Amino acid sequence: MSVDLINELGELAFASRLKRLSERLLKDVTRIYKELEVDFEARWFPILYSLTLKTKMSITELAGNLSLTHPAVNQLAAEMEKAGLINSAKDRRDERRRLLQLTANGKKTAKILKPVWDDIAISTREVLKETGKDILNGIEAVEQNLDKKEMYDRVRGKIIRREMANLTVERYRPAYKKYFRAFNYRWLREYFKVEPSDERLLSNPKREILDKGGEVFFALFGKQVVGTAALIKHENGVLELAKMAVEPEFRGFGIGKRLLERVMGEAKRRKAERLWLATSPKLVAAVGLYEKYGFRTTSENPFGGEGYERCTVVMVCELKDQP
Amino acid sequence: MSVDLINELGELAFASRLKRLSERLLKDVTRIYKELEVDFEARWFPILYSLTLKTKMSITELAGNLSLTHPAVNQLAAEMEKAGLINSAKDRRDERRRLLQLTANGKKTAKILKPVWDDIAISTREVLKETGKDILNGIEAVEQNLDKKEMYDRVRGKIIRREMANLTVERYRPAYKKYFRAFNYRWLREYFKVEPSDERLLSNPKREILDKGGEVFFALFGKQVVGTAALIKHENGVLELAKMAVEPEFRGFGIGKRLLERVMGEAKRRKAERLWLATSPKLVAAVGLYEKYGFRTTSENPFGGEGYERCTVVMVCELKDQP
DNA sequence: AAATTATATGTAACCACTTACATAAATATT
DNA sequence: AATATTTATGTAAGTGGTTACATATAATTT
Repeated sequence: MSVDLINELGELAFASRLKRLSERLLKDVTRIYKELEVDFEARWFPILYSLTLKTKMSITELAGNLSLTHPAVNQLAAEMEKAGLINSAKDRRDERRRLLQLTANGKKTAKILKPVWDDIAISTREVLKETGKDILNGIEAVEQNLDKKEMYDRVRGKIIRREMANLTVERYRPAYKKYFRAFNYRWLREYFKVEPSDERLLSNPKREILDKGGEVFFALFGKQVVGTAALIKHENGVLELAKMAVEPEFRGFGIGKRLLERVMGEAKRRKAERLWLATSPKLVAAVGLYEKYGFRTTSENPFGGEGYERCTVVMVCELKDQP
Repeated sequence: MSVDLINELGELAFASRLKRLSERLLKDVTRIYKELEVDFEARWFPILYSLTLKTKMSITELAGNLSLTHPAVNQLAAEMEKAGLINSAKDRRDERRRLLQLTANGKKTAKILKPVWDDIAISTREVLKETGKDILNGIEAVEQNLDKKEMYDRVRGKIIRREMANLTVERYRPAYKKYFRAFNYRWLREYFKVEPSDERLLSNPKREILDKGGEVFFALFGKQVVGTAALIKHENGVLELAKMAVEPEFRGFGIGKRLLERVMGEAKRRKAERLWLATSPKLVAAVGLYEKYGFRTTSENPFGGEGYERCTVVMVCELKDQP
């Protein structure tokens, strides 16, 4: 009757399966301590063992080493102190820290349990060895892979990529004004600093961009605004791509590309011959994108005196060469 | 600073490690659902998924399939009912059972989440594949090995074997009387039935065995009595090994052997030429042990009429041939 | 030196289960 | 048919952690 869905689900229930196995093993260790009639709880082991290796340790130090939260260590320490296994005293060199150490009784308990711990380790090794697979290193490798990229980011990436079809690029609306400023502020502060010209433009897009014949676009993922880019029309008629920003957690999904395409499309619609931009060589990914879309570095500078400190590179795209 | 003791401890902290990894993965899945802004908790998944596969399921059926306790399923079901994902009704064919099934909303939610579950499964598969190890089958193999012999029994076996040096065999004391009766009753009932002669002997070892020149021995593991065996002296002077019993959880560690050696030693000390016993061919392990110690099946029967129904085999050991 | 920020600890409340117990219905035994 | 046992469910309380918040001390910045 019992189907064991957890087994059947394979990768989808991998976490549940690990949990189940872990609980099964921990329950057995608890049983062993109980049978031995030692006043010792299985969950005290990591702290007791740590304190046999290093005689004095603080709460957070233990928490860090054992992958527990500090309240957990604090509570365990209270139990162990009550059981007479450890005691504690303030660190004289740092009055915040409370140093835990084994009592004579704690050391005795550790000595008594040492052979049992050996038996547990040996038995576990046997069970793992019988499988013929290198499970311990496998688990370690899984952890390392997750260190590189967490499951959350992996799944989220898949979801976003799948739903990129729902990404729309819309024209300026007063409700989006705050995002234009916030998104650009974010990356400006991340890489450079916000200059006075930035402040003027970002705070008054209507007056400074739209009223002068430019446009501001916004990338929307569902209802969420995730990126922005502006087409600025200068007094000499020059069209500039500027203020392109994508929220960090949405970078890497081609949203910048979509914004760039939209700005270029708008410039083409206006029968512009060229689209200009000023950028920094520090922004390697952006420069790469611009080049892919036909922008070339030039020594010309059509922006006159109104440049930015960070913008040491000017690029131009010959729109009439494009389809 | 952080050493990660859990990693360093290898097999000894294997369970903790599994738990940590499981929690890491489950936490990420929770984050994903939260980000999706679906009214859905990660821990509801197994029930929701089960009910997409089989439309009506009872509480215990789910608990069995999901390796959860029935109160857990009951509580989860209550939450899910509140969230409008499932509803329930009594099974008309068995009024005890409450059958759960998805509501329209529950089905909708399952449909919405299906692609996300696929993403989770695919991402997990990728993480596992990147390790180059066959982890999923490895975990399955570990579970199967534990099915064969639990960690508890493995470790306990090691502890007992290591501490067999502390096994002592003592002579009869009134305080041990109850064990003589209890241990023998246990195996007699396990394999046969308690006969009137058993009852007489087991309830009055002093009068029936010791006062007639026999002896009763007890195996002690620390302070715990774990086995017993008697040397009975019959009216015709015949010495019989009888009423040997080892508590089930201490079988397989050589305690029977130690009791047998002690009884044979006592017989030799008394300069007996032969030691007799009556047994059943059903007790294969015991007969094997007797043979190993020099007992041979014989057609003689020195016990006269006072036999037992179960004892169809008589064995004898020529003590004078032994060292 | 004063103010701010970071770190270490403690405590309360919560969480997702579990165990232990109670009850009712079904099934097996006498 | 009456009684005992098993099974299904529900509920209370316990467990072993967590998160969230409060406080004290140390380190850094102004």
